[in-house]
Amino acid sequence: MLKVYNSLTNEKEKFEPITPGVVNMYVCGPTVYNYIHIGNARSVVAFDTIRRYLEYCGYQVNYVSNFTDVDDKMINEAKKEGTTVPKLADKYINAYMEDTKALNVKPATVNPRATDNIRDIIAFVVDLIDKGYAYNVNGTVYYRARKFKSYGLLGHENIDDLESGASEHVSSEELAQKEDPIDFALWKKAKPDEISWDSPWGKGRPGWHIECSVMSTKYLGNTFDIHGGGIDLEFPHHENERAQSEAKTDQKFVNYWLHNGFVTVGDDDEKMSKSKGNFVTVHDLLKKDNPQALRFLISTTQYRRPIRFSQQGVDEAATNLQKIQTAFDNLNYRLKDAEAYNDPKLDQEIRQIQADFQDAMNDDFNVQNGIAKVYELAKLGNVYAERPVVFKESIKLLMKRLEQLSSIFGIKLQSSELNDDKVKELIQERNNARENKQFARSDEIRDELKNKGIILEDTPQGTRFRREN
RNA sequence: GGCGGUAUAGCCAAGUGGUAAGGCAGAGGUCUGCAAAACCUUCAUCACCGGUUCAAAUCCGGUUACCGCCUCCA
Repeated sequence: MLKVYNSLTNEKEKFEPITPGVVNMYVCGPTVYNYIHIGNARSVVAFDTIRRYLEYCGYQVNYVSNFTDVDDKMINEAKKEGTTVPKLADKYINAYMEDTKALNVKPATVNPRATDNIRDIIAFVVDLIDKGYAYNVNGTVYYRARKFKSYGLLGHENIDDLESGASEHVSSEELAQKEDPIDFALWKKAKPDEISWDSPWGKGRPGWHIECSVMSTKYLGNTFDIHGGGIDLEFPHHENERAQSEAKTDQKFVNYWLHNGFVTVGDDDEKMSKSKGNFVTVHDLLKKDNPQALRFLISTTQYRRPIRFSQQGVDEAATNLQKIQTAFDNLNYRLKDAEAYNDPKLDQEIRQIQADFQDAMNDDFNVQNGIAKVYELAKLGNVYAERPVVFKESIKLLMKRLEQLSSIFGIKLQSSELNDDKVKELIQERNNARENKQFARSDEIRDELKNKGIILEDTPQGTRFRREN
């Protein structure tokens, strides 16, 4: 039985989707004014991993993740880069697609863009005004937060504390317009020369939170199962989405709120963020680090825990990943001399490990305990691959499980066997030399191949070779 | 100031009452012509103080440190 930690209640709850067998989930995507950094990637990968586990469990997952492609930051950055907002958006959406593909993130079912949904956004705001939840002041429309009775519930704050906080940060100009400092903009009046759309309130553009309310309910229905995003979005972004959506539909917006923890930097675990300037973009990281290692590092950390980002961490992830891949290779090598049939005792051990794996993952996606089971499977495989007599069907089962469980973490295991006649000839020559105890020659051949990135390993069944990663 | 989180070996990290999973690094060993890969063995009393209990990393009270949200942020 799967349990997930719901940020709304701060408790682990039994997961039951609205429609049996189907999970509708929405994950907040980026504002596309820059390359994504490793902290943004963490969120994407964490929810991709959750999605993959849900699919492993047999659910059909409808996965919606947006692009916020118009707001103040977009406008400023477009100005800075001397381009237009739509062109800026295209540039960074393409970069996002490339970066997340490298991290083996499955494509979303839909990636809606805010600017493709302006009509729906306007209609949504009109509804909120009609219901008395919003008001227009000189072309800017605000949401009347206090009217939404449970405002503050998701952020676990009481409304008066929020108010005292808000009044310190809101500009005097805004304060004069708003009925209440905690009210937030649904629609912003455009300044001259800013990108804008026609609306009942004049030329303007959507506020920050409204696009997510509109697009999530549009694609997933008024009530859907999972809403995800970084913990920093819990308040105000998700609270505002909740307020807007439930005010409009009179229905519960989301059943399970899932929030991922931060990527931190340095000895004092400071949050990585664009505003602090302490970030590393995925775009840059991919130039030097193995994408699979980055993926592995992120997906084997439980989504709510912080990740302290360091080169040492990436290197260690690469080592651990290699360990799993090597076990897969070692098994693969024995397929050629394996006898038919299977080993019932081994099959039973494999089944037990898989059951333990599921128990771990069912506890709010406890990937740390989950990956420990994958290591156990790898060890089982390594021990088995050294037996004098092995059975083909059991080896295949072990390989299949390794592949399947690794794929939940976004890791592709594949045979690194080479089919190179030149290499095979050299190996034959080396083995002849070894038989004649001409070790100088045999070591020379091994070194030669190593320089070409090919590793030789002698086993009782023959010489195993693979490409160095 | 309000609210929330974290503190376990050199590093990452599991573990919510019964005497510390797993991984990396390190040490020793087996295998090997030598390697490599693999396997085996070895490596902590859980920030601090006090309390409850036959028994606490785990519960209660307090202290300290760091992080986050409350304003853009995954």
